[in-house]
Amino acid sequence: MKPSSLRRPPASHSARVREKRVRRSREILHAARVAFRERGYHGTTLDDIAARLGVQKTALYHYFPDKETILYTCHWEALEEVEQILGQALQREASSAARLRYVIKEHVRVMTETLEGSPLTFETTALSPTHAAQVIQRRDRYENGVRALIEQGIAQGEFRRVNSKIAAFAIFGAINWIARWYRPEGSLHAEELGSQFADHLTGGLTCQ
Amino acid sequence: MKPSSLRRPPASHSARVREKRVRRSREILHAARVAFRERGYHGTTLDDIAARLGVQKTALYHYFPDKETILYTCHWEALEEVEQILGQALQREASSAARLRYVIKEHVRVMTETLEGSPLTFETTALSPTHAAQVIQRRDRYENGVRALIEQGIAQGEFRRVNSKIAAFAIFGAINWIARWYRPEGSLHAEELGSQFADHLTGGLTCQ
DNA sequence: TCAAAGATTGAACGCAGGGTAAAATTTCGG
DNA sequence: CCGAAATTTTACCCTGCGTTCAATCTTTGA
Repeated sequence: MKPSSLRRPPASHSARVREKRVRRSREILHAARVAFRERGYHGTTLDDIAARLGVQKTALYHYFPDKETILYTCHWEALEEVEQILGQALQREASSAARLRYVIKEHVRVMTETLEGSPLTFETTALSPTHAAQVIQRRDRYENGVRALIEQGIAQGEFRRVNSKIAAFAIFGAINWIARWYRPEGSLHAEELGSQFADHLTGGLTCQ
Repeated sequence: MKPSSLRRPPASHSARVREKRVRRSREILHAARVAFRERGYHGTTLDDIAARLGVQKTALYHYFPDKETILYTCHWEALEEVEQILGQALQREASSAARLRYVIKEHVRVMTETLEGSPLTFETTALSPTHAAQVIQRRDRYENGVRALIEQGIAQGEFRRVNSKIAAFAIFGAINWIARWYRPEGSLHAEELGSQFADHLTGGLTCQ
């Protein structure tokens, strides 16, 4: 389940060293996420990412074989994150409406809190064919999960008889778009954002 | 009101020539929109755009001074398009709910029909400072118009007391995201898309 | 304290891709 | 059908950026 293309640590001895390496990898990925979100993949240079860590770009090659793999890993971890949400929703909530609300709220949280979700908005066209296939497959699995949730809601009479594909796209669009405008320093608070999104995207705007 | 940075036609004589030039400019902009939408601004090369027109990249320089201006013009015309929608909504519809529905439906149409709306999803960070300022100002005007619509709806008791900024972002996100997945050849029809989006983003999913 | 492993750097390479200039071709108006 | 204007092409320049590699600095563990 781990991204196979992380540069393999050459049979290191101590766990401490390995740990440090992992920490550094995370730092790189975080810097990359910030940069990619602001400038896009092609608009971001390895210097950009390295500069955020106060290091030369060549240092990055100790952790990732190339730029594209950094992008891929960002994608992969984001998918890991949101997939968990879906599982939790099914476990913790009973009604379809409550489950969908949970997914939206948590997805928004992942989006705003650590930026972990923003890779979902990166263009998959920049990935290598192999990586793209993996990412798209996994992303589809998540999307299908949410669609299934909507369809259950319809079957049980909780939701109107909508096209679940379109409904899911509307929800993901609203959430993913957050990466384009949300800034932690801004006036909008993540808390409010999550719950209002959940309300709006399930219950709508109009008064009942 | 026209983008001032189109390469100025050298005092041409016939109107016919001028017309042809405009037509060609439009073709270039269309090819650029398609390419930008697929690969992003930085991921698109001038060769890409030119190839779609069966021409060498240098031919483009007869119509636009540089790549960035092509992007800017895409943005500018998209804004022109959606601003009209807002005006029409105020004119044709009476209630806030109906107006908002109209805006969403038409915005979706512009998004799917000619791709005219997709530039709104291009990263403004790639624009030059001057161009970025213009685009952002105009985009804000549109967004504020929609926010005002929502606030009116709240004031008149049609909408719930939401944060209009967040609500507007949710709506724009859902719509703008269309550029990421919609393909004219696909199974989803634009008609259905527009009306379901309008329903979903105003009335929600849950049964009343 | 020291040797080995790990992390980072600096210099350099190669090439993709934006941009320029002048020549070649096509279109237009009379 | 001709000359001028408009358009496109051919050839080229050059910077930016991904990547490689050997050298250097740092950390680790005994």
